[in-house]
Amino acid sequence: MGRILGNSDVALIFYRMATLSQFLDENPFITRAYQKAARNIESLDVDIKQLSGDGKLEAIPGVGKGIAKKIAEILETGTCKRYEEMKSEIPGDVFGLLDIPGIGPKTVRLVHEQLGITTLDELEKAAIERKLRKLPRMGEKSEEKILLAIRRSKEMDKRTPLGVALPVAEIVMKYLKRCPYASNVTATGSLRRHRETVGDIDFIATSDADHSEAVIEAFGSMPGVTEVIGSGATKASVIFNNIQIDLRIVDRHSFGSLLQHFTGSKEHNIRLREIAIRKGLKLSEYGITDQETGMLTPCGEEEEVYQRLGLPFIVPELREDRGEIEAAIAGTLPDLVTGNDIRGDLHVHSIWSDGANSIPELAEAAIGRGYEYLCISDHSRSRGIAGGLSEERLIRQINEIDAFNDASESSSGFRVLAGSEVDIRADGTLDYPDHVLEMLDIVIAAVHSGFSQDRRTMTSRIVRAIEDGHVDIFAHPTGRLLGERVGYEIDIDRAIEVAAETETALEINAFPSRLDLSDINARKAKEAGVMLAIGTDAHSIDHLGYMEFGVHVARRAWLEPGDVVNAMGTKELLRRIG
DNA sequence: GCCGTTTTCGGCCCGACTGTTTTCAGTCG
Repeated sequence: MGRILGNSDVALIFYRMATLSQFLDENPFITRAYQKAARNIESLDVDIKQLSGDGKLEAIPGVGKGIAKKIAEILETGTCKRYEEMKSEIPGDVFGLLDIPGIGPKTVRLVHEQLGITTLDELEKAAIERKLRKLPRMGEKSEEKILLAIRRSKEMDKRTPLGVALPVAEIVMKYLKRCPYASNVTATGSLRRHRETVGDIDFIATSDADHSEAVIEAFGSMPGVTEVIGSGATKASVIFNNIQIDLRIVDRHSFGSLLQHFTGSKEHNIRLREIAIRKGLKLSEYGITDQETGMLTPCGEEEEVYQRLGLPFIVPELREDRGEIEAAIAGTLPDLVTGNDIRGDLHVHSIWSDGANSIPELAEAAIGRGYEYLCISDHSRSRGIAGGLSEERLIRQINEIDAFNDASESSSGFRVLAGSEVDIRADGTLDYPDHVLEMLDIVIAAVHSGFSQDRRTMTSRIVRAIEDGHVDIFAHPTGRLLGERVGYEIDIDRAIEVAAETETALEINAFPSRLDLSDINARKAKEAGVMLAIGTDAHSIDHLGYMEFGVHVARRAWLEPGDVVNAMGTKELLRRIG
């Protein structure tokens, strides 16, 4: 590894050791111990390097003497002896094979031992040649299933961006709601938690026992379904629009339990079940069972699940086992920002550059959304391709905005703010001279060129721009596009540090293909004392609705209204960053 | 391998579906 080890690098080694221990047929609880340790290391809110020495590592839940020793070894050498031993026992790309849904560690181990298979291509070839069906506990169907799984994974993208999945979910939702025997149709899973990407879309519904199969049947024959992966009495999985959709049916008395169960995350639920066990209870998707009496009490409402475990309700966005359980126990859950707290949009393009609507049209739409302000932030002069504004045109635009505000001020408190999305040039200088920047209400700085710069160059370029003193908001800080590009090389921790020092806000760009900063980075920013600005990067009136995506990222980042720049009123906003 | 207001030993989250099986292993969520 050519760079400094972070928590996720250490966690990855334990995840892989967990996988390898399954191949080696170790006690399954050893596997689980590695997984648990990996999860907890991953969600640690301090750098694990700071915990090395005098027993502090063992304070991490799931980390005892053995794992603590391995962590120390990994931090020292980049790996540990046991991991290397395990790897040497199974050669080839076993991790690649395991990425195929439907193929698990036991199957990979079997084909490796019996047929010497170590790669996906070899496995596909063996299946085509009908060699797999001869293996123990395998047959014709298993072989077909494996072939299908390999083909499907080659066709399908790994995870679907939320912005793509939501409209698909809407279509399925409408269809299911028309089924006569289905009630309480609800999307759950990572979609309900508003993760930035989803692996599949999970629906639940209630139905009486006599008709659940009719609902399952209707689901499988929904128009647009290209494949039925599985179908039983109470659950089914299909492929629709190239996305896997799952449906699960229960009796309405268990609806709350089912909703809680399928909303996840898996890690969150494991923690809840551990709490249940300590209280002599057993938690499942059907309800809560008293272990002593064996009596099952179903939860009709989701809130009841938390209530009976002695916890306050935890909203779906927080259910990632990133400290929300501890906060719930301590009574310190955040009072999260909501869409109602948002007083304006801070990143909007008009027809002056590459947007589709005029400033009055955008203003009207913003007023319609109940906003108090809207910051017009067209591209700066270097963005020729996106209609970037020359100094002269920017000044004319500022004048138009002033005139618009003067004309409308008497009728409403609404105000258009004069901003600009100013390019940070390759050398870290800004795209307009100081006297022009000083005319603007809000300066948003962003990188749109020179993406291939190395980490050091890019980071110092950005630090120079932020330290310039004119920048109010640093937009889409990592430059990623979900499912398209990972973003430029940047030391985001350093950028957060400098933003904190200079009181510069970092953006949560709400455009669905960006969501940048991500939830994790936005939370880091908050913890460093940095404020976040949620901007839609709208290029048309319709895009103003993307604010919802940004708010959900903010909620996943544990942000409260006080952490969000555009939860402030106009005066406070301009005093603080204008 | 971890962990303890039942325990330093004997537990470790829970259940559905599938396929290959005459009672269960593997996988998934």
